[in-house]
Amino acid sequence: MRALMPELPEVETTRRGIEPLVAGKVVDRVVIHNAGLRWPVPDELPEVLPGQRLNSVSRRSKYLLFHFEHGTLINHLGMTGHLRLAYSDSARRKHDHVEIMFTDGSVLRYNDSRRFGAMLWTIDDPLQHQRLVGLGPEPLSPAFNESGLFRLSRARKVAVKPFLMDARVVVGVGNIYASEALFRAGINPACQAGKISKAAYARLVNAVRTILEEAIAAGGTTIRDFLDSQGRPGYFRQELRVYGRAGLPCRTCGALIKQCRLGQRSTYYCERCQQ
DNA sequence: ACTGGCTCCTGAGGGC
DNA sequence: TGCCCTCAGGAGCCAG
Repeated sequence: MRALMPELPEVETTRRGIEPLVAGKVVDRVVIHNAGLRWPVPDELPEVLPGQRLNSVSRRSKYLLFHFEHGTLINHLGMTGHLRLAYSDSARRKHDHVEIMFTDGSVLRYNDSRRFGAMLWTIDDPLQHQRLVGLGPEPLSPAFNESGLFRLSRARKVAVKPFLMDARVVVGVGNIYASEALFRAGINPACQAGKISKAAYARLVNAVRTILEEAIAAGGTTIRDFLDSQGRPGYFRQELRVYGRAGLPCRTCGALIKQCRLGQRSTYYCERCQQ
């Protein structure tokens, strides 16, 4: 298992780490070094942000919402994005694409080697933004439940794993946790979504919740790392049971973990535990 | 309405 | 040591 990409727990860990460090600060200057993220970084940022107070940081799906006095900066970390708070006289690192300098001499730097991430700006309700408005329920909210999954999945022929990763069904379940949750729920990832029972969906909901909550709890232990040290959020050390373990024995039954592709994504499962 | 496939990008890792 | 190839992936987008 290599470095983990930001899934929902990492984004929430980032939010919890960053918010207390930046809330209340006032922007002095914004520098865009490379606007070439998933979509161009809005070039009005250096004009509109200075002078504005950052009130809070919230999260919807894997988007971080930086609530300023007169607008919201919407940030997606993509595959390799991360945020670091540093002192503005410290050296910029390779792939530091956007810098938000505050009046107290600190700077929030957005680093993203693959540039799959995004920085968007809106002066309207961010939850109504084009990127957010169609999203499904938060996995840790009561709106994510077996009844909803069951209803949405009827007549769907798509495999349950890509179904679970569809942000219109539920947000924040990425490739790693999709495999892990299906393993814990004892559901074969290739099974058609429409053929899965309500009872099995109930197990899946519990598995998704448990895994995300454990990862958030584990990730939250090294929040101090946010201030100019490792430059990495506290990536959780939760034990992965199937992801990346092709050919290794299942931790439950000893059968060899299988790997396949579903929806162009690597998928790991135990044939014996997930029928 | 669904479904599968393509795309963006860089870095890691394997083979030779 | 170094080069080249393949793979990895979030999620928007599009064609069938």
